[in-house]
Amino acid sequence: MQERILATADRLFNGEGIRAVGVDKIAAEIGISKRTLYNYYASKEELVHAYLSRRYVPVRSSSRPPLEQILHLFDWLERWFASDNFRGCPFVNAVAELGTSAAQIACDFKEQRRVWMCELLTRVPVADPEGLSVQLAILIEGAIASALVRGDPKVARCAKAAAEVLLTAAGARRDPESSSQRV
Amino acid sequence: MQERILATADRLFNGEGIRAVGVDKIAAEIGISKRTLYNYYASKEELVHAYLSRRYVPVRSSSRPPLEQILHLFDWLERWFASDNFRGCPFVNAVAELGTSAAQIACDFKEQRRVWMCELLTRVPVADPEGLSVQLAILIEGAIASALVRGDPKVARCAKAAAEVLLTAAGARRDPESSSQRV
DNA sequence: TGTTGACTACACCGACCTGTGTAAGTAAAA
DNA sequence: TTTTACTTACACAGGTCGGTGTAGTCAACA
Repeated sequence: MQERILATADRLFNGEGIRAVGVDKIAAEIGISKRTLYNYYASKEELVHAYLSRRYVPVRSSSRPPLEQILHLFDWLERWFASDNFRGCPFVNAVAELGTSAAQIACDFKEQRRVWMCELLTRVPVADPEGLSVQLAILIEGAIASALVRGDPKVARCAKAAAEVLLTAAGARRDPESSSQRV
Repeated sequence: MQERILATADRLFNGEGIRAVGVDKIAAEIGISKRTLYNYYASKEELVHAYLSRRYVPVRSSSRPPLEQILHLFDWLERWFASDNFRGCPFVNAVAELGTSAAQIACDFKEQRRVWMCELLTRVPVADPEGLSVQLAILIEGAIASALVRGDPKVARCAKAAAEVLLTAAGARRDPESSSQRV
């Protein structure tokens, strides 16, 4: 039941905005009384926090080459942009709607993804993995925002092309076939 | 008076969010009655539209070299990020708060800035000015979002460095001193 | 049978929202 | 002086919001 509430809140918050969705609407959508909802979440603020924490999913590392993993992220972005429930980055939207109170969890999430990329970059290897990871993170963030204001998922491809240029300039060699570096 | 209302609305909308600021607060901030405010703007929606239109300022083209103009934009971004009234891109925030109804004017604004860069790029010149202008726009957008979630204005410098790499890779030559190409 | 826990319906609170209606005040123009 | 335009204070309508209180229903379990 708690999961049903959170799943519905996730869908509505992400689809229409946090401030635009009231607790009555969430409860009505599931078909439960508002009283039941408040038995599982003491306040809307708590529900919002659970919603953002749920979106905070750790990035998975596969066994594929680091470069491929990073570039594959942009393909995943394009599919996300093309999906009908894409409405921009939930964390950035939360900061825009709720102010700096939501900035902490948003920052944590972004930083975690950047560190994931940075670790991959050290295994490529490239010059200055730290700086490059920040640049790639900026590209990802910009692709999300641009895909939102335009309706065009293809900006992910432009961002991917830019990422390839940055990686090449940093000395990354595609598919060196010497992937004997066990991970 | 109309300007005073709009200026105050601009400050509050940008500083606290559109949905978070009521017309009462705007009127009280100026010291006028709510009735007076409604004499100049028939509805809050009209005031919001005026607020976004006001933010829609055409980019200025100077007589300086095209490359310098583009790179200078990132310096301007860093100063903006460091200012105390920075709260992300007002257009992206409006889309996040009001949904796709605000997407049109946001898209117009972003596209206008991209076209401005694209025209500058054709005068550099570079290969594929269209594609590169989209990539630079993504960098700008990403820098804004990243500076918002982190509190760090220095991401503008990382974005600028990335832009320099992209420009160099596209064949742009810094300060060719052969700026005889009159515009 | 009785008890317990979860759920429901529903009214209600206080606060805030956008927007209007009204009567009175004020100052400049006619 | 009279008219006209603008402003004020203030109440209020109609709605939504987050959140609570209460009484009752239902099923599982002892």
